[in-house]
This record gives sequence, C-alpha cells and structure tokens, in this order.
Amino acid sequence: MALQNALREPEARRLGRKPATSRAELSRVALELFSTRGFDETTTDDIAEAAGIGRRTLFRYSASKSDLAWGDFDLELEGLKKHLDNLPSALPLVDALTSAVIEFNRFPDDELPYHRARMQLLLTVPALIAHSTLRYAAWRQVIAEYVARRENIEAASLRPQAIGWACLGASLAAYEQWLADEQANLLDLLEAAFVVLTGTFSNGSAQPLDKESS
Amino acid sequence: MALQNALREPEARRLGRKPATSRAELSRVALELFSTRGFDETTTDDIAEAAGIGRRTLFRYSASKSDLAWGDFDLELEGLKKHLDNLPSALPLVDALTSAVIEFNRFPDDELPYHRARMQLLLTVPALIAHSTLRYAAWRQVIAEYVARRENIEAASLRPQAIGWACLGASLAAYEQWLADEQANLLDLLEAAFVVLTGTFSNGSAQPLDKESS
DNA sequence: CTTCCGTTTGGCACTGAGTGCCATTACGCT
DNA sequence: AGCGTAATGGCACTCAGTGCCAAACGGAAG
Repeated sequence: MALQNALREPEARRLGRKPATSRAELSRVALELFSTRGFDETTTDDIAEAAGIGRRTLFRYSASKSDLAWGDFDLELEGLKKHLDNLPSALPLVDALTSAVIEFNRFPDDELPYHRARMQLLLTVPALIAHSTLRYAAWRQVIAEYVARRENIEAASLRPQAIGWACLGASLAAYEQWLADEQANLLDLLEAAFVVLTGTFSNGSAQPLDKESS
Repeated sequence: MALQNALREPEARRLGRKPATSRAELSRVALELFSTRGFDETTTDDIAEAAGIGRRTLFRYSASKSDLAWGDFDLELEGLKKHLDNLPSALPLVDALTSAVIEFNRFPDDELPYHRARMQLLLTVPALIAHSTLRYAAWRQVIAEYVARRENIEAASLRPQAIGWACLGASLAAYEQWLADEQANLLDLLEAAFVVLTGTFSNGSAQPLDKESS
C-alpha cells in the first residue's frame, strides 16, 4: 500500500518495463496544480493528464490525492533518525530535540519557496491538514523512539509519546508563523517555539514569564 | 455547512416539519455500527438504514461519515471555555491548563465505556484519526485564546499556539495509554502527561544552540 | 375541516476518489 | 526474434458527498 511498484531500489530493477514517471515528479506536478487552481478544484484526472499518464497509474504512485502533496517524506525521516543517532548522549534531552527539529527543517535557500508553497497547502487545505496527521505520526514516532532509546523505556509509553506530540506541536506552531510572515526565518521560529515550551512547562511552579508578542 | 438544519435552537423551532432524528441519535447509531462492523465496512447507506432515514437526509445531519463518530463536540468546548474563564488568574498557567484538560475529560462512570468505545475508534481508524485533526483544531484554539487573553497577546501568535499544541499532544498521549490499558484511570494519565511536559521542558536547559545561517 | 406556509425529507442523478481486473506495452536478456 | 517480467492504462465498479426538486409534514389561520 505504502510502497507500490515504481519505487523499488534503483539498483534492484533489472527486468520489465521502465516506470513512466516518479513519485517526486508527480508530487511536483500536483503541487503546481494545487497551488494555482486549488486542491478541491483539481481532479485526479487533471493531475494524471498533466503528468502524461493514466489516472489508474497515478494511483500506483500515490495512495491518495492528498498524499501527492507530500514528497518523499520517508526519506527525510531517515535523515532525522540519523541526526538523532549521532547526537552526544550527554546533550540534554530538550537540546537534542530542539537540534533535531531544526536540522530536520533546514533547507537550501533555493528550495525554500517550493517548500513554503507545499507547507502552505498542507497547513491550509482542510483535506490536507487532516491527511497530514497520518504522516506526522511517523515523524512523532521517530522522536518517541529516540527518547525511548535514550531513557531505556518503551517507545509506546506515555513519556516518549507525549514528548513526540509536544515536538510536533512546536514545529507546526512555528510553521504557521512562518507562513504568515513572508520575511520570517523558519529555523528561528522553531527554536522560539521550543523556548516557549521550556518557558511554559518549567519544572518548579510556573513563574510569570516575559512576553514575546508578535 | 457546520450547522445545517435540524439543529436550530429547540425553542426557536415553531414552523415546519419535525426533524426525523437528531445528530446525537445518528452518532449513537453510527458508533454502534463502526464498533461492531468496522468503519470501512460500514457504508453511509447502512447507517441511514439503521437510523431509519434516507441517505440524503443523513448528510443533512452530519457533514461527513467521519463526522458521525464525533458527538456534539462544540457543546463540550463551551464547557471548556467556561471552566477556563472561571479559573483564578493567580493560578500558574501550567496548573490552569492541567486543570482545564482534566475537567474537560471528566465523565460520569456510566459514560466511560461509551466514551472509551468512541475514542477507540477516533484514535485507531486512520480515516477518523485524520478527520479528528480538524476537530482538535477548535479545541486547541480554545486553549490558545485562554493563554492569549491571560497574557494579553494575540491568540494566533506563536506562544499560545505552541501551548495549545502541547496540551493537545499531552491529552492524546494520555488517551492512547488509557485505551491500551483497560484498568487505567484517564484523569491520572492526563495529569501524568502534563508532568512529563513540565519535567522535560524545564527552564534550566533552555540554552541557545549554535546559530544557523540559512 | 381546509388552506396556506415553512421546514424537513428523500429520491434521483451526478461528480469524483479509489480499486480490482486484465489485456497490452515496453524493457532486458538470451 | 522470442521470452519473462514489470509497468501501463482502460474499463467497470463501489462508495462518499452534493445539487435539485417534488412530496410529506406540522402548525396556524381562515
């Protein structure tokens, strides 16, 4: 279901007909249409036609129309895992998490407009907001597994899961601000979001904190 | 779209044909079918038939099949708002939030099995997990608005939004544990989830990391 | 009781996403 | 050229969701 054909490892393919396109290419085409025409106003027929393939084939590359808005997320998740694995265990947990989230969201300058357009859709179109939750779950799980490994507890237990949620929430809150302000710096916002968490959920009783309104 | 007919204020209805059922009743019927037969295996025709109404009418009471799994959430949200409004402003923010979340999830013992069945679906069925995100957004917004009011900042700004996310995440993490353990106490788990946050994001280690330059 | 008015109902037909089936096409290899 | 393999895409189907509209209903006035 997740991995259909046309996505076998490049080296593993020897026999048979060549795939007519790629998941990344379809994502590009779909994103273009979604951005210009609107998500609901774009049919899967439109996308297939724009990509020069049959509608039936489209659904072999992507499990759903919503899924097209996402690129190769699994690939990026691998990067996140690797980054976490390479962090020194002496680094305090919050700092490790902050660092991982920031690195995960570091993109080359020339990709930023593209990334912004995608995130604009993902965080704006109701159908995509809803669908994205399923992708986020995998992201949260990576965080949870890191916490679990680090503290030698079950990844499915309360603490890793709650922390996974908190990190996701901080990220999305930062993204919303980023999308609202063309000039804003995504990575700064991400760090600020984590500072919000540390400031709010401080260990002792909560002392009044200074505000940073926007 | 959100409020269709059949949901006008009870006192406000004088004229015209009587509604054949209610949103709550349909939710009950649908939940029953979803639980026994499975969500994907239940068609909207099935639900309409079980409720003794036409399929067309079903969609006048509920915007979507997924929405049926939710009860009158807007009503409960009002309760959450009220509770937050009545909290003493001297109460530290974390404690206020914890208290609100706990009160929001307090149910009479005899409703617990029903509530559990519903949450089991909402947190297990992919289509419902996805759809629920849209409902959660309203919940987060209530939290964000409270924080914003309390600190005299914009509800749409980073801090209230991030806190809203964190509270939602803590709640959902607690719910997952609750569903996994028949014996567990939901309110205890909720409080524990908030303790996780306070323990993890303690003020001390909020040191700025290396700066980036993207 | 009848008429009128406003509301809900539900049938019908339609769009569009997603899927199973399967013949066809294209590629690499011998 | 022929073979095996894998991708393609057409066709038909299910099902969610919607616009349209005539019929059913319930209260109030005549």
